[in-house]
Amino acid sequence: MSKKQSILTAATELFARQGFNGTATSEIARKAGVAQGTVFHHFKCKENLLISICDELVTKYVEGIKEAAQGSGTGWDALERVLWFSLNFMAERTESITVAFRETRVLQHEGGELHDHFSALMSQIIDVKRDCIERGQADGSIRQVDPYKTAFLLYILIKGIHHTRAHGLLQVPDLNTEVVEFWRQSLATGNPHQ
Amino acid sequence: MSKKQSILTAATELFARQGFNGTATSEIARKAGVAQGTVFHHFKCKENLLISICDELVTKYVEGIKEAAQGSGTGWDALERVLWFSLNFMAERTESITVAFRETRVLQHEGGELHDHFSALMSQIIDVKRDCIERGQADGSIRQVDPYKTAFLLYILIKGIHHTRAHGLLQVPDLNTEVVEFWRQSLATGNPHQ
DNA sequence: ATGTTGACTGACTAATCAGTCAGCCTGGCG
DNA sequence: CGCCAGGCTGACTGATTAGTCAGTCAACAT
Repeated sequence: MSKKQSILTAATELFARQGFNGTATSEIARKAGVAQGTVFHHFKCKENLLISICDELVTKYVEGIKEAAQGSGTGWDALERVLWFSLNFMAERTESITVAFRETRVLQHEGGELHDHFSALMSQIIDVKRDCIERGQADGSIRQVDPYKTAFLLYILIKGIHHTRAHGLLQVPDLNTEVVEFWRQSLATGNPHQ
Repeated sequence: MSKKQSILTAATELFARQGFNGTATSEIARKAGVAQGTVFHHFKCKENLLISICDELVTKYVEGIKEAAQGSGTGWDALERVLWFSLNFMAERTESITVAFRETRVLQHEGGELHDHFSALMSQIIDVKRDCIERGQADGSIRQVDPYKTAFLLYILIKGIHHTRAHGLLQVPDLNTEVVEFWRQSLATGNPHQ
């Protein structure tokens, strides 16, 4: 693993546990096994380290759900694949997700450019889910609900699970199958046109 | 408003916008219109300020849903009241909720005692919702779902809405009626025993 | 009058932080 | 071999921080 990568890994873990402002760059360096200066050799400033973590995460997630949505079958089938991908992604990338969701305010004040970049990426998440719903409504596999608001609720429920787990004050049971079944009951017709 | 209260108000607003570690006590004092020392006169340390904010919030919320759950009618009626109370509470107390959800890690390392205190309060939230569901299953107004996991999903969806709003990268539409309707469709039978 | 209390003040301090910089080390090239 | 580029180092700095403390002041009691 390159030094740059071990800095990213150490930073992700520390930011997740202690927060961005609660983590000293010297601590990141120590954990990564490099000198203080090396951190600033690879990242112009501490903030850029955070941006790197968030960017990599969101980009990978958007790619993943796009791929899951593109496969064959009905709109509901596609949506179910997106759901499962999201649930698995959440389990694998807990730390980065915690960081990306918690530290957004750092990404806000950056003259708007950075905010627009991430805003556009996040909108794609909603768009992919809405497309699945509209496709499902066209092929008869999904009920006539508001596609936009439902896409939001899909995103929100996944996000809520992550936050409740990450919060640490409640022991959250496994809910993956329940979540998919909840959405199947709310959305799927069971009778697509052939 | 007492100086103590104006310190709490200022701290809540600043913690919500900049995070706990991103806010200096001198900044809180300035915003509250008091001297630096006054902050430490009323709160032994910065952390206690955070604990005060969280404690007041969670206690009020637990009281609120308990009251909402106690009223007359079917289990579903009670659950619907709890849902609406939660949605309104979330709208009114956005800042404190943002702080309480984001800064928990600060409450963790406190020798476990503090963790246990908040953990117990949070468990009550799940318990109240589960009681409504079980009451609804007894009177026939709610379907035979897993009460415990469903109570979690109820909590999680509400939490998810807050976080998505607070995240600031997506413009979230109003979803209150949609949320209640989704749960009605998933849970309510429409045919309670009389 | 004198004493006591406690909210309140703001200058102060020891510690910590992000970021800098002068220079070290290593591998490739002529 | 000498030379160079650039990844890498860690001591250093100026700024900021949480928390302290000696003391002011107004209210009230004796």
